[in-house]
Amino acid sequence: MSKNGSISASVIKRLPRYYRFLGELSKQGVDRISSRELSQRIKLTASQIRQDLNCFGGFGQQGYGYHVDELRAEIGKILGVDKQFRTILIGAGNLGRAIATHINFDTRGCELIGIFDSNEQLTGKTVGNLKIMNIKTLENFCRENHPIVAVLCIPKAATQQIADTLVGMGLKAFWNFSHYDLSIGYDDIIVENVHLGDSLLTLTYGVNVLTSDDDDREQEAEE
Amino acid sequence: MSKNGSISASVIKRLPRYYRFLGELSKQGVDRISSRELSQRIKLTASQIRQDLNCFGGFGQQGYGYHVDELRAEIGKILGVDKQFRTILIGAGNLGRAIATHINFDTRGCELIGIFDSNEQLTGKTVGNLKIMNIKTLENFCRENHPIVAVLCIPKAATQQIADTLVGMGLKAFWNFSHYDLSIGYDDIIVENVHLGDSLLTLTYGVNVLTSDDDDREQEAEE
DNA sequence: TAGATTGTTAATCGATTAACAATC
DNA sequence: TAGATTGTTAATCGATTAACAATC
Repeated sequence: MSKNGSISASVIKRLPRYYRFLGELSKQGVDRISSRELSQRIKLTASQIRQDLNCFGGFGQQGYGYHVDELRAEIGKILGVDKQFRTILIGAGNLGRAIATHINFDTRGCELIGIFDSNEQLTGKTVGNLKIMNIKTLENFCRENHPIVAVLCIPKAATQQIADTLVGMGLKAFWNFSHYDLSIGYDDIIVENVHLGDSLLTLTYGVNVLTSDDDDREQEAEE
Repeated sequence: MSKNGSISASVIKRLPRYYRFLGELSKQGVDRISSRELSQRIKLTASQIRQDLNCFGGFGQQGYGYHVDELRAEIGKILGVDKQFRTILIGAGNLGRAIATHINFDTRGCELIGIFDSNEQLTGKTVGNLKIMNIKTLENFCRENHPIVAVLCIPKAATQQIADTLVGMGLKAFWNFSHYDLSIGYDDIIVENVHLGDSLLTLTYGVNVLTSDDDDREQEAEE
Protein backbone atom coordinates (compact mmCIF):
# COMPACT_ATOMS: atom_id res chain seq x y z
CA MET A 1 0.00 0.00 0.00
CA SER A 2 2.41 2.68 1.15
CA LYS A 3 6.06 2.85 0.19
CA ASN A 4 6.65 2.05 3.86
CA GLY A 5 8.66 -1.16 4.03
CA SER A 6 9.94 -0.65 7.48
CA ILE A 7 11.41 2.71 8.19
CA SER A 8 14.52 3.06 10.33
CA ALA A 9 14.13 4.45 13.80
CA SER A 10 16.48 7.33 12.96
CA VAL A 11 14.07 8.55 10.31
CA ILE A 12 10.97 8.15 12.48
CA LYS A 13 12.55 10.10 15.32
CA ARG A 14 12.96 13.06 12.99
CA LEU A 15 9.39 13.10 11.74
CA PRO A 16 7.89 14.88 14.77
CA ARG A 17 10.53 17.58 14.38
CA TYR A 18 9.63 18.11 10.74
CA TYR A 19 5.99 18.24 11.77
CA ARG A 20 6.74 20.83 14.43
CA PHE A 21 8.81 23.10 12.19
CA LEU A 22 6.32 22.89 9.37
CA GLY A 23 3.61 23.92 11.83
CA GLU A 24 5.59 27.00 12.72
CA LEU A 25 6.24 27.87 9.10
CA SER A 26 2.56 27.49 8.39
CA LYS A 27 1.73 29.82 11.28
CA GLN A 28 4.20 32.32 9.89
CA GLY A 29 2.31 32.22 6.62
CA VAL A 30 5.01 30.47 4.60
CA ASP A 31 3.45 28.62 1.68
CA ARG A 32 6.37 26.81 0.11
CA ILE A 33 9.80 25.76 1.23
CA SER A 34 12.77 24.03 -0.39
CA SER A 35 14.70 21.27 1.32
CA ARG A 36 17.62 23.67 1.53
CA GLU A 37 15.69 26.41 3.33
CA LEU A 38 14.16 23.88 5.68
CA SER A 39 17.56 22.32 6.33
CA GLN A 40 18.90 25.64 7.54
CA ARG A 41 16.07 26.17 10.00
CA ILE A 42 16.00 22.65 11.31
CA LYS A 43 19.77 22.10 11.32
CA LEU A 44 19.91 19.04 9.11
CA THR A 45 21.24 18.61 5.59
CA ALA A 46 18.93 19.12 2.64
CA SER A 47 19.95 15.68 1.44
CA GLN A 48 18.78 14.08 4.63
CA ILE A 49 15.44 15.81 4.53
CA ARG A 50 14.81 14.67 0.98
CA GLN A 51 15.93 11.14 1.83
CA ASP A 52 13.70 11.02 4.88
CA LEU A 53 10.63 12.28 3.08
CA ASN A 54 11.16 9.94 0.18
CA CYS A 55 10.83 6.98 2.52
CA PHE A 56 7.13 7.76 2.44
CA GLY A 57 6.58 9.19 -1.02
CA GLY A 58 7.34 12.08 -3.31
CA PHE A 59 5.78 15.00 -1.51
CA GLY A 60 7.73 17.67 -3.34
CA GLN A 61 7.78 19.17 -6.76
CA GLN A 62 10.94 19.59 -8.82
CA GLY A 63 11.95 23.19 -9.29
CA TYR A 64 9.51 24.34 -6.64
CA GLY A 65 10.06 22.60 -3.33
CA TYR A 66 7.37 21.53 -0.90
CA HIS A 67 3.97 23.01 -0.10
CA VAL A 68 4.23 23.65 3.65
CA ASP A 69 0.67 22.83 4.61
CA GLU A 70 0.46 19.85 2.32
CA LEU A 71 3.72 18.37 3.58
CA ARG A 72 2.71 18.97 7.17
CA ALA A 73 -0.59 17.21 6.58
CA GLU A 74 1.18 14.24 4.97
CA ILE A 75 3.62 13.88 7.87
CA GLY A 76 0.73 14.27 10.30
CA LYS A 77 -1.05 11.41 8.58
CA ILE A 78 2.09 9.25 8.77
CA LEU A 79 2.42 10.00 12.49
CA GLY A 80 -1.26 9.37 13.08
CA VAL A 81 -2.19 12.79 14.50
CA ASP A 82 -5.55 12.45 12.77
CA LYS A 83 -6.33 9.42 14.90
CA GLN A 84 -7.82 9.25 18.41
CA PHE A 85 -6.08 6.34 20.07
CA ARG A 86 -7.73 5.69 23.41
CA THR A 87 -5.16 6.35 26.09
CA ILE A 88 -5.02 5.83 29.85
CA LEU A 89 -2.54 7.15 32.38
CA ILE A 90 -1.39 5.13 35.37
CA GLY A 91 0.10 7.01 38.29
CA ALA A 92 -1.26 10.44 39.18
CA GLY A 93 1.73 11.68 41.16
CA ASN A 94 3.48 14.93 40.35
CA LEU A 95 4.83 13.70 37.07
CA GLY A 96 1.65 11.91 36.00
CA ARG A 97 -0.50 14.97 36.65
CA ALA A 98 1.97 17.18 34.81
CA ILE A 99 2.00 14.89 31.80
CA ALA A 100 -1.79 14.69 31.83
CA THR A 101 -2.26 18.45 31.90
CA HIS A 102 0.82 19.59 30.00
CA ILE A 103 0.64 17.33 26.98
CA ASN A 104 -2.19 18.02 24.65
CA PHE A 105 -3.02 14.46 23.79
CA ASP A 106 -5.82 15.48 21.48
CA THR A 107 -3.52 17.11 18.95
CA ARG A 108 -1.17 14.14 19.00
CA GLY A 109 -3.25 11.20 17.89
CA CYS A 110 -4.05 10.10 21.43
CA GLU A 111 -7.14 10.80 23.50
CA LEU A 112 -6.76 10.57 27.25
CA ILE A 113 -9.81 8.76 28.59
CA GLY A 114 -8.79 7.62 32.06
CA ILE A 115 -6.37 8.30 34.93
CA PHE A 116 -5.64 5.72 37.62
CA ASP A 117 -3.74 5.66 40.87
CA SER A 118 -3.34 3.19 43.70
CA ASN A 119 -3.46 5.92 46.31
CA GLU A 120 -7.09 5.99 47.42
CA GLN A 121 -6.76 9.52 48.72
CA LEU A 122 -6.38 10.70 45.14
CA THR A 123 -9.51 8.94 43.91
CA GLY A 124 -12.09 11.40 42.69
CA LYS A 125 -9.72 14.33 42.38
CA THR A 126 -9.78 16.07 39.05
CA VAL A 127 -6.84 16.34 36.64
CA GLY A 128 -7.63 18.30 33.53
CA ASN A 129 -11.19 17.21 32.79
CA LEU A 130 -10.81 13.69 34.17
CA LYS A 131 -11.34 12.25 37.62
CA ILE A 132 -8.66 10.01 39.05
CA MET A 133 -9.94 6.46 39.42
CA ASN A 134 -8.85 3.75 41.79
CA ILE A 135 -6.46 1.30 40.22
CA LYS A 136 -8.76 -1.52 41.33
CA THR A 137 -11.25 -0.41 38.71
CA LEU A 138 -8.63 -0.58 35.95
CA GLU A 139 -9.49 -3.98 34.53
CA ASN A 140 -13.18 -3.26 34.45
CA PHE A 141 -12.51 0.04 32.74
CA CYS A 142 -10.36 -1.65 30.12
CA ARG A 143 -12.99 -4.27 29.38
CA GLU A 144 -15.54 -1.55 28.80
CA ASN A 145 -13.46 1.08 27.06
CA HIS A 146 -10.68 -0.80 25.25
CA PRO A 147 -7.81 1.66 25.60
CA ILE A 148 -4.75 0.79 23.51
CA VAL A 149 -2.13 3.24 24.79
CA ALA A 150 -0.97 3.51 28.42
CA VAL A 151 1.17 6.23 29.94
CA LEU A 152 3.10 4.80 32.86
CA CYS A 153 4.12 7.26 35.59
CA ILE A 154 4.62 4.69 38.31
CA PRO A 155 7.55 3.47 40.38
CA LYS A 156 10.08 1.11 38.87
CA ALA A 157 9.03 -1.78 41.06
CA ALA A 158 5.42 -1.71 39.89
CA THR A 159 6.04 -1.22 36.18
CA GLN A 160 6.59 -4.73 34.84
CA GLN A 161 3.56 -6.13 36.64
CA ILE A 162 1.23 -3.36 35.54
CA ALA A 163 2.52 -3.63 31.99
CA ASP A 164 1.88 -7.38 31.99
CA THR A 165 -1.66 -6.83 33.23
CA LEU A 166 -2.31 -4.19 30.60
CA VAL A 167 -0.93 -6.34 27.79
CA GLY A 168 -3.33 -8.99 29.00
CA MET A 169 -6.14 -6.46 28.69
CA GLY A 170 -5.23 -5.78 25.07
CA LEU A 171 -3.14 -2.63 25.43
CA LYS A 172 -0.66 -2.24 22.57
CA ALA A 173 1.60 0.70 23.40
CA PHE A 174 3.34 2.14 26.42
CA TRP A 175 4.75 5.57 27.04
CA ASN A 176 6.92 4.68 29.97
CA PHE A 177 8.25 7.31 32.38
CA SER A 178 9.24 4.87 35.07
CA HIS A 179 12.84 4.35 36.01
CA TYR A 180 12.76 0.92 34.35
CA ASP A 181 13.56 -0.35 30.85
CA LEU A 182 10.34 -1.75 29.53
CA SER A 183 11.68 -2.57 26.04
CA ILE A 184 11.80 -6.15 26.91
CA GLY A 185 9.64 -9.18 26.46
CA TYR A 186 6.68 -8.64 24.16
CA ASP A 187 6.20 -8.91 20.44
CA ASP A 188 4.00 -6.44 18.66
CA ILE A 189 3.95 -4.16 21.67
CA ILE A 190 5.29 -0.67 21.24
CA VAL A 191 7.31 0.94 23.99
CA GLU A 192 8.65 4.46 24.20
CA ASN A 193 10.82 4.84 27.27
CA VAL A 194 11.41 8.34 28.59
CA HIS A 195 14.26 8.25 31.05
CA LEU A 196 14.47 11.74 32.49
CA GLY A 197 17.21 10.64 34.86
CA ASP A 198 19.33 9.39 31.98
CA SER A 199 18.70 12.61 30.12
CA LEU A 200 19.92 14.70 33.04
CA LEU A 201 23.01 12.53 33.41
CA THR A 202 23.81 13.06 29.73
CA LEU A 203 23.71 16.79 30.40
CA THR A 204 25.79 16.37 33.53
CA TYR A 205 28.43 14.52 31.52
CA GLY A 206 28.71 17.51 29.22
CA VAL A 207 28.99 19.97 32.10
CA ASN A 208 31.58 17.76 33.73
CA VAL A 209 33.73 17.67 30.59
CA LEU A 210 33.34 21.41 30.15
CA THR A 211 34.34 22.32 33.69
CA SER A 212 37.17 19.77 33.78
CA ASP A 213 38.56 21.34 30.61
CA ASP A 214 38.51 24.67 32.39
CA ASP A 215 40.42 23.13 35.29
CA ASP A 216 42.99 21.73 32.87
CA ARG A 217 43.48 25.13 31.30
CA GLU A 218 43.87 26.74 34.70
CA GLN A 219 46.42 24.13 35.66
CA GLU A 220 48.32 24.67 32.44
CA ALA A 221 48.29 28.40 33.08
CA GLU A 222 49.84 27.82 36.49
CA GLU A 223 52.68 25.74 35.07
CA MET B 1 44.85 13.38 30.74
CA SER B 2 42.02 10.92 30.14
CA LYS B 3 41.74 8.66 27.11
CA ASN B 4 38.78 10.89 26.30
CA GLY B 5 39.48 12.48 22.90
CA SER B 6 35.95 13.38 22.20
CA ILE B 7 33.47 10.62 22.71
CA SER B 8 30.61 10.13 20.28
CA ALA B 9 27.13 11.04 21.40
CA SER B 10 25.96 7.47 20.85
CA VAL B 11 28.39 6.23 23.48
CA ILE B 12 27.56 8.97 25.98
CA LYS B 13 23.83 8.31 25.69
CA ARG B 14 24.44 4.73 26.80
CA LEU B 15 26.50 5.60 29.89
CA PRO B 16 23.56 6.47 32.14
CA ARG B 17 21.98 3.14 31.23
CA TYR B 18 25.13 1.28 32.23
CA TYR B 19 25.21 3.25 35.43
CA ARG B 20 21.60 2.38 36.17
CA PHE B 21 21.96 -1.34 35.52
CA LEU B 22 25.17 -1.57 37.49
CA GLY B 23 23.38 0.10 40.37
CA GLU B 24 20.72 -2.58 40.30
CA LEU B 25 23.28 -5.36 40.09
CA SER B 26 25.08 -3.87 43.04
CA LYS B 27 21.84 -3.74 45.00
CA GLN B 28 21.26 -7.38 44.15
CA GLY B 29 24.64 -8.17 45.63
CA VAL B 30 26.36 -9.08 42.37
CA ASP B 31 30.12 -8.54 42.68
CA ARG B 32 31.44 -9.26 39.22
CA ILE B 33 29.94 -9.37 35.75
CA SER B 34 31.24 -10.20 32.29
CA SER B 35 30.43 -8.11 29.26
CA ARG B 36 28.39 -11.05 27.99
CA GLU B 37 26.22 -11.33 31.09
CA LEU B 38 25.72 -7.58 31.16
CA SER B 39 24.90 -7.54 27.45
CA GLN B 40 22.03 -9.97 28.03
CA ARG B 41 20.48 -7.88 30.77
CA ILE B 42 20.90 -4.56 29.08
CA LYS B 43 20.08 -5.77 25.57
CA LEU B 44 23.25 -4.68 23.84
CA THR B 45 26.08 -6.73 22.38
CA ALA B 46 29.05 -7.64 24.55
CA SER B 47 31.28 -6.13 21.89
CA GLN B 48 29.54 -2.82 22.14
CA ILE B 49 29.81 -2.71 25.90
CA ARG B 50 33.55 -3.42 25.76
CA GLN B 51 34.02 -0.85 23.01
CA ASP B 52 32.07 1.76 24.94
CA LEU B 53 33.94 1.24 28.19
CA ASN B 54 37.30 1.26 26.46
CA CYS B 55 36.65 4.79 25.28
CA PHE B 56 37.42 5.77 28.85
CA GLY B 57 39.93 3.17 29.98
CA GLY B 58 40.42 -0.48 30.75
CA PHE B 59 38.05 -1.04 33.64
CA GLY B 60 37.95 -4.83 33.29
CA GLN B 61 40.24 -7.73 33.93
CA GLN B 62 40.92 -10.45 31.37
CA GLY B 63 39.50 -13.80 32.34
CA TYR B 64 37.42 -12.24 35.09
CA GLY B 65 35.15 -9.48 33.79
CA TYR B 66 34.29 -6.30 35.63
CA HIS B 67 33.91 -5.52 39.32
CA VAL B 68 30.36 -4.19 39.51
CA ASP B 69 30.88 -1.54 42.18
CA GLU B 70 34.20 -0.42 40.77
CA LEU B 71 32.83 -0.08 37.24
CA ARG B 72 29.77 1.76 38.51
CA ALA B 73 31.96 4.18 40.40
CA GLU B 74 34.12 4.80 37.33
CA ILE B 75 31.12 5.51 35.13
CA GLY B 76 29.68 7.72 37.86
CA LYS B 77 32.87 9.74 37.87
CA ILE B 78 32.76 10.08 34.08
CA LEU B 79 29.15 11.29 34.26
CA GLY B 80 29.95 13.65 37.10
CA VAL B 81 27.52 12.26 39.68
CA ASP B 82 30.09 13.06 42.35
CA LYS B 83 29.80 16.76 41.50
CA GLN B 84 27.32 19.33 42.75
CA PHE B 85 26.64 21.59 39.79
CA ARG B 86 24.54 24.50 40.93
CA THR B 87 21.23 24.30 39.13
CA ILE B 88 18.19 26.54 38.82
CA LEU B 89 14.75 25.79 37.44
CA ILE B 90 12.74 28.33 35.49
CA GLY B 91 9.01 27.82 35.23
CA ALA B 92 7.15 26.33 38.19
CA GLY B 93 4.07 25.16 36.33
CA ASN B 94 2.86 21.57 36.49
CA LEU B 95 5.81 20.20 34.64
CA GLY B 96 8.41 22.33 36.39
CA ARG B 97 7.14 21.36 39.83
CA ALA B 98 7.05 17.70 38.83
CA ILE B 99 10.62 17.82 37.55
CA ALA B 100 11.77 19.63 40.68
CA THR B 101 10.21 17.09 43.03
CA HIS B 102 10.46 13.94 40.95
CA ILE B 103 14.07 14.12 39.86
CA ASN B 104 16.57 13.61 42.58
CA PHE B 105 19.08 16.18 41.45
CA ASP B 106 21.42 15.44 44.31
CA THR B 107 22.22 11.93 43.11
CA ARG B 108 22.81 13.14 39.58
CA GLY B 109 25.61 15.64 39.83
CA CYS B 110 23.29 18.63 40.03
CA GLU B 111 22.09 20.53 43.06
CA LEU B 112 18.85 22.46 42.70
CA ILE B 113 19.36 25.80 44.41
CA GLY B 114 16.57 27.99 43.03
CA ILE B 115 13.16 27.94 41.37
CA PHE B 116 11.75 30.91 39.47
CA ASP B 117 8.46 31.81 37.88
CA SER B 118 7.00 34.91 36.30
CA ASN B 119 3.61 34.32 37.89
CA GLU B 120 3.66 36.42 41.06
CA GLN B 121 0.92 34.32 42.63
CA LEU B 122 3.37 31.42 42.84
CA THR B 123 6.05 33.46 44.57
CA GLY B 124 6.79 32.13 48.02
CA LYS B 125 5.10 28.77 47.51
CA THR B 126 7.24 25.79 48.37
CA VAL B 127 8.35 23.09 45.95
CA GLY B 128 10.38 20.35 47.58
CA ASN B 129 12.51 22.31 50.03
CA LEU B 130 12.74 25.47 47.93
CA LYS B 131 10.55 28.56 47.71
CA ILE B 132 9.53 29.79 44.28
CA MET B 133 11.11 33.16 43.57
CA ASN B 134 9.92 35.92 41.29
CA ILE B 135 11.65 35.88 37.95
CA LYS B 136 12.57 39.55 38.49
CA THR B 137 15.05 38.46 41.13
CA LEU B 138 16.75 36.02 38.75
CA GLU B 139 19.67 38.17 37.69
CA ASN B 140 20.47 39.19 41.23
CA PHE B 141 20.32 35.58 42.33
CA CYS B 142 22.70 34.55 39.56
CA ARG B 143 25.20 37.27 40.44
CA GLU B 144 25.25 36.04 44.01
CA ASN B 145 25.02 32.28 43.56
CA HIS B 146 26.59 31.54 40.16
CA PRO B 147 24.41 28.66 38.99
CA ILE B 148 25.71 26.91 35.88
CA VAL B 149 22.82 24.61 34.92
CA ALA B 150 19.29 25.77 34.15
CA VAL B 151 16.20 23.63 33.74
CA LEU B 152 13.76 25.35 31.42
CA CYS B 153 10.08 24.51 31.87
CA ILE B 154 8.72 27.58 30.19
CA PRO B 155 6.62 28.31 27.11
CA LYS B 156 8.23 28.15 23.70
CA ALA B 157 7.90 31.89 23.13
CA ALA B 158 9.91 32.80 26.24
CA THR B 159 12.69 30.24 25.87
CA GLN B 160 15.19 31.91 23.56
CA GLN B 161 15.12 35.19 25.46
CA ILE B 162 15.53 33.58 28.88
CA ALA B 163 18.31 31.39 27.54
CA ASP B 164 20.12 34.45 26.17
CA THR B 165 19.81 36.21 29.50
CA LEU B 166 21.11 33.18 31.36
CA VAL B 167 24.06 32.73 29.01
CA GLY B 168 24.85 36.35 29.71
CA MET B 169 24.80 35.54 33.42
CA GLY B 170 27.35 32.77 32.92
CA LEU B 171 25.11 29.73 32.77
CA LYS B 172 26.68 26.89 30.78
CA ALA B 173 24.07 24.16 30.40
CA PHE B 174 20.35 23.89 29.69
CA TRP B 175 17.95 21.06 30.29
CA ASN B 176 15.22 22.29 28.03
CA PHE B 177 11.64 21.02 28.30
CA SER B 178 10.11 23.80 26.25
CA HIS B 179 8.52 23.10 22.92
CA TYR B 180 11.44 24.82 21.20
CA ASP B 181 14.75 23.60 19.77
CA LEU B 182 17.41 25.35 21.76
CA SER B 183 20.38 23.62 20.09
CA ILE B 184 21.09 26.70 18.20
CA GLY B 185 23.43 29.60 18.50
CA TYR B 186 26.00 29.27 21.24
CA ASP B 187 29.45 27.75 21.42
CA ASP B 188 30.53 25.95 24.54
CA ILE B 189 26.97 25.84 25.85
CA ILE B 190 25.47 22.44 26.48
CA VAL B 191 21.84 21.82 25.65
CA GLU B 192 19.77 18.74 26.31
CA ASN B 193 16.36 19.11 24.72
CA VAL B 194 13.55 16.95 26.05
CA HIS B 195 10.67 17.04 23.61
CA LEU B 196 7.87 15.12 25.27
CA GLY B 197 5.54 15.97 22.41
CA ASP B 198 7.96 14.50 19.89
CA SER B 199 8.33 11.43 22.04
CA LEU B 200 4.59 10.86 22.14
CA LEU B 201 4.34 11.32 18.37
CA THR B 202 7.03 8.68 17.88
CA LEU B 203 4.87 6.32 19.90
CA THR B 204 1.78 7.33 17.97
CA TYR B 205 3.57 6.53 14.72
CA GLY B 206 4.16 3.00 15.98
CA VAL B 207 0.55 2.56 17.05
CA ASN B 208 -0.61 3.92 13.74
CA VAL B 209 1.52 1.43 11.79
CA LEU B 210 0.39 -1.41 14.03
CA THR B 211 -3.32 -0.67 13.73
CA SER B 212 -3.08 0.01 9.99
CA ASP B 213 -1.45 -3.40 9.57
CA ASP B 214 -4.41 -4.93 11.36
CA ASP B 215 -6.76 -3.14 9.01
CA ASP B 216 -4.83 -4.46 6.04
CA ARG B 217 -5.09 -8.00 7.35
CA GLU B 218 -8.80 -7.61 7.93
CA GLN B 219 -9.26 -6.29 4.41
CA GLU B 220 -7.30 -9.21 3.00
CA ALA B 221 -9.42 -11.61 5.01
CA GLU B 222 -12.54 -10.09 3.49
CA GLU B 223 -11.30 -10.58 -0.05
C1' DT C 1 48.86 -24.45 33.33
C1' DA C 2 44.19 -24.13 31.15
C1' DG C 3 40.07 -21.43 30.82
C1' DA C 4 37.89 -17.31 30.57
C1' DT C 5 37.28 -12.86 29.17
C1' DT C 6 39.11 -8.58 28.23
C1' DG C 7 41.11 -4.84 25.06
C1' DT C 8 41.69 -3.91 20.40
C1' DT C 9 41.96 -4.48 15.54
C1' DA C 10 39.50 -5.68 11.33
C1' DA C 11 35.04 -6.49 8.83
C1' DT C 12 30.38 -5.32 8.29
C1' DC C 13 26.57 -2.81 8.36
C1' DG C 14 23.67 1.23 8.24
C1' DA C 15 23.08 6.08 8.05
C1' DT C 16 24.47 10.40 6.20
C1' DT C 17 26.14 13.17 2.54
C1' DA C 18 27.20 14.27 -2.18
C1' DA C 19 26.12 14.21 -6.90
C1' DC C 20 23.26 14.40 -10.73
C1' DA C 21 19.78 13.12 -13.99
C1' DA C 22 14.74 13.78 -14.14
C1' DT C 23 11.29 17.15 -14.33
C1' DC C 24 8.39 20.84 -12.83
C1' DT D 1 12.98 27.55 -22.70
C1' DA D 2 16.07 28.25 -18.61
C1' DG D 3 16.37 27.84 -13.70
C1' DA D 4 15.42 25.56 -9.73
C1' DT D 5 14.88 21.80 -6.97
C1' DT D 6 13.35 17.36 -6.40
C1' DG D 7 13.91 12.10 -6.28
C1' DT D 8 17.35 8.76 -6.39
C1' DT D 9 21.69 6.56 -7.02
C1' DA D 10 26.52 6.39 -5.62
C1' DA D 11 30.25 7.63 -2.27
C1' DT D 12 31.53 8.49 2.33
C1' DC D 13 31.45 8.30 6.88
C1' DG D 14 30.60 6.45 11.43
C1' DA D 15 28.84 3.03 14.41
C1' DT D 16 28.20 -1.73 15.41
C1' DT D 17 29.67 -6.39 15.29
C1' DA D 18 32.97 -10.09 14.84
C1' DA D 19 37.36 -12.00 15.63
C1' DC D 20 41.35 -12.86 18.08
C1' DA D 21 45.67 -12.06 20.37
C1' DA D 22 46.92 -10.49 25.02
C1' DT D 23 46.60 -11.60 29.72
C1' DC D 24 44.58 -12.34 34.14
